[in-house]
Amino acid sequence: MSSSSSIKFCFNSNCKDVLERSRKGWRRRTGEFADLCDRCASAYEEGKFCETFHLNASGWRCCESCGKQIHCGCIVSFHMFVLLDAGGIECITCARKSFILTPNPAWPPPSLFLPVLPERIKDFSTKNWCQIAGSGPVPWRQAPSLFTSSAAQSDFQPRMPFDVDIPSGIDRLIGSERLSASSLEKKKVEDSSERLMNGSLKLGASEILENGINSGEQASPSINVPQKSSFLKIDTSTSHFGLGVSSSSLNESNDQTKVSGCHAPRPTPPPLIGKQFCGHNGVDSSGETQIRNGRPRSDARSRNQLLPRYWPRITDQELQQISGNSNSVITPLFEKMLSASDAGRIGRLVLPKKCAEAYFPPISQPEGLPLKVQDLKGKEWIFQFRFWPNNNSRMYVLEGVTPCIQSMQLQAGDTVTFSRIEPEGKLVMGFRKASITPSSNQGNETANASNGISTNGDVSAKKIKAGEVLSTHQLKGNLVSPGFSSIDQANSADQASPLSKDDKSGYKAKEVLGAKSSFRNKRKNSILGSKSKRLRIEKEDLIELKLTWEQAQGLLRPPLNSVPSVVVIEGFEVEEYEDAPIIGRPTIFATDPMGENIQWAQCEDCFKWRKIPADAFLPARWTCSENSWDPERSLCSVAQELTAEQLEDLIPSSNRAASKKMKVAKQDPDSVEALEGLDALANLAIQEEGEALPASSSQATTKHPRHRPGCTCIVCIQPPSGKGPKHKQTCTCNVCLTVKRRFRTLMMRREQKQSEKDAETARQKSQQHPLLPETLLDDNNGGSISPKQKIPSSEDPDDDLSRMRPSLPTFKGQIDLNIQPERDEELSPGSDSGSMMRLVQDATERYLRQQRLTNPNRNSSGNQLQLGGIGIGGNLRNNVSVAIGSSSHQEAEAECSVPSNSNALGSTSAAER
DNA sequence: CGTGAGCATGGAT
DNA sequence: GATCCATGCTCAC
Repeated sequence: MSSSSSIKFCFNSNCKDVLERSRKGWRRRTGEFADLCDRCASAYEEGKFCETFHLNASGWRCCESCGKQIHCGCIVSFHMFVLLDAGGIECITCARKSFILTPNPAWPPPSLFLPVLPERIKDFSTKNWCQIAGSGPVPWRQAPSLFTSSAAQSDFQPRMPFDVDIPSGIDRLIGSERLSASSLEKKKVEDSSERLMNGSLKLGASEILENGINSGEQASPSINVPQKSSFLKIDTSTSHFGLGVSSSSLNESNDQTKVSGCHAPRPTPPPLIGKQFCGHNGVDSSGETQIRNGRPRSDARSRNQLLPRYWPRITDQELQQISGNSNSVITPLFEKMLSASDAGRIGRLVLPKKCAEAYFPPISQPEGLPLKVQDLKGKEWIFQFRFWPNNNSRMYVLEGVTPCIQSMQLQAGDTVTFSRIEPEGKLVMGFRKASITPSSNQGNETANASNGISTNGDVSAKKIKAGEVLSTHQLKGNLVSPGFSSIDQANSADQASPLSKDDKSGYKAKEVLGAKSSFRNKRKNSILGSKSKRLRIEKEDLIELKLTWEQAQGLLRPPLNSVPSVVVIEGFEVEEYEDAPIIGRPTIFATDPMGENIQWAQCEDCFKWRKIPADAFLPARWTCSENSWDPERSLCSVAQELTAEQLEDLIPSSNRAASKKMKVAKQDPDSVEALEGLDALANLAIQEEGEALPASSSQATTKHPRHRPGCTCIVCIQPPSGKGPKHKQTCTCNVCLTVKRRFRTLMMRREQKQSEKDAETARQKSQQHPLLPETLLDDNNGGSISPKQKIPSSEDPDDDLSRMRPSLPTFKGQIDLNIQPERDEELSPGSDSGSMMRLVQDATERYLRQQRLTNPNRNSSGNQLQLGGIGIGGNLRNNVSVAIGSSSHQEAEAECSVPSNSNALGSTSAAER
């Protein structure tokens, strides 16, 4: 933090109160947060900081659009406005209504299209701002001279927003919408400023501010001709990307830093030489006379309406990776999450049409052109860029990408990014593994503590309609792309959130916690899009950890004062909310010595557990500093209340599962690799066979973290392990069916993995798994079970149980059917009674037989075995996977998607059945 | 028969 | 309803 001394003062210079406890304010350029006293922090959180503390200070300006007064004189308000090219400011709210895409060097001079721009767009052409890569809104100084520098090419080059939710709507908010710097928005924008300050552009916020402020310039709202802005005398070529900006690095020493003089534009054409509006926002500058290489484009309309899912979200790190040490300027063009077919052997990468037309050379023949693309290692690949006629349109593909994709070790769900290195104009293909969390954004994952909503809104309930549960890739994808757009595009327009205006860009914020909020709109899919449903299903490998729907529900929390109802969807109980569920930080419900219900929540930063009220809702990211309930423990440095033993007893689920994993790992290192997600479930069950489960495990609550009185989801109706009525082997309740299915799936996975090993490895493995049934370990040994044996349908549990069980002599472990099926650590064979293990055995056995029967030499890579939905049931609705980033940060980015149809599970269902 | 190119289809937006 | 696009399908090789 800001002080190294023992006494801290409020960072607010107007306050300077001694901090008894500090609260985080805005992030400073050092990356640290400003330590604020409670009062200031509250003011800050409420967006009143400037009003409170700078009322009499200079630097107040009016939003050019709505007239709202914004204090532009301090770093705190940096995120509240953007500077307009033509001068003046626009509050972020209005700015969100529109964004400008940075132009492509290949674009025509603005004069080519400006004249035909609608009035509104014209206005924007001069007033808007662009994004610095990975950064927040940064004033963009247009350099008129540059507009003519590369008019030869006229390809569209929409400049996409990066991390910050930049609404693409052109419609401005005319009214005087108050810039309510809600925490949500605040955080969001802060991210941008943060990145701006911390990384890409070494330009202090205040520099921007100062320049914007001091310009004293009033915007001319309707200037049609781009003009050089008088503020921000920063070389465009360096300012619009996160890299190669060293020359524009400015004094970061303090907030008073001024922009270092007025530079002339560099001679080299900067990437930004024009402006474009983009987004599926209704802005359609395409109707304009866009030309490409001098000829009219056939589908100009689409070019500036790239779907957000294709917006490049290249992080600083990635940019750095791309640029290496060079001073090249990287222009992120677009990105695409690989579909199964993209990553498949066909070697065809389907290109989003608009991206293809915007960024790749024009092709008129289906044969297309060879396209040279460089990868991150500098290796050049040549792909065939071509198209197929499709309906009345085209379908663009890159052919021959398989080697490249393989060399990058990409698979479906990973994202490839396309960028261009300037000034060479080389295409660079980068990638982002699905499970990797861009660490540069980690800090941006700030959640809004005040409302319990993660500002990484994509992750949160915004994607979820009442009653729907996150599905794998929505969670995942959003996690993968933190900081990009946290603003929901799926929310209804009548959200109470200040950001919820229905800009057509699809970015809307949501005050999920507010009881008023509800998902009335039809759920839309996340960036990943519904198109990926198969991917969701088949590409489990992308998913580091899968959560079942119950686990997902554990992450979801009902809005305040809301008790979920439980509906049965395709046989599985799903909690349903009238209001939007919230992605909350999982907590442990417990009872304190006084008998009061409490929760234990773990700090994101220090991982200490803090006691919070039972009715408290935490955002997905929560830290000690947000522990307003216990000020004494609002610092990470303060010791944890719980002893290790207490904690051990408390932690019911995944946390302890991890420790068990470790335990298992000790026993059998080879098995660890499989110990992901549900593998752990089975492995634990197997590995711990015969191992007495500590009685304390039964202390684990059967209530998922979000349990509320009256909840009858299958988690909650399950008694703790060993308690309550036992499920019979023939039980066909959801739980039993679910567990069976899951284990079957699990075993399929296991076997699949096994089959990928050579015989020797398999033998070794089998030796190392003395407790594992041979049938599970030895893929090659199909003889132990008669291939003729009928493979019963899992739909027929009775059949399963009665018939299959006797054939499983080696499976001594038991899975307690009377435990929560989703709690891996509780699925210990040591728990009493359960016949679930037998169920699982049955299922597993049957599956193995089936596999041998149907495909003795099965190729383990077959999609049929790629079970994406390990979760309960064949209902994707109920499956959630969370990509746990490999970074040290535990906070993963995720994307959640909710399939709208029950078919979504596709092959998983089939496989599981 | 396997593979891949090209087109068709249909779900999602 | 139009469009996109992931993937299925067909057929030639």
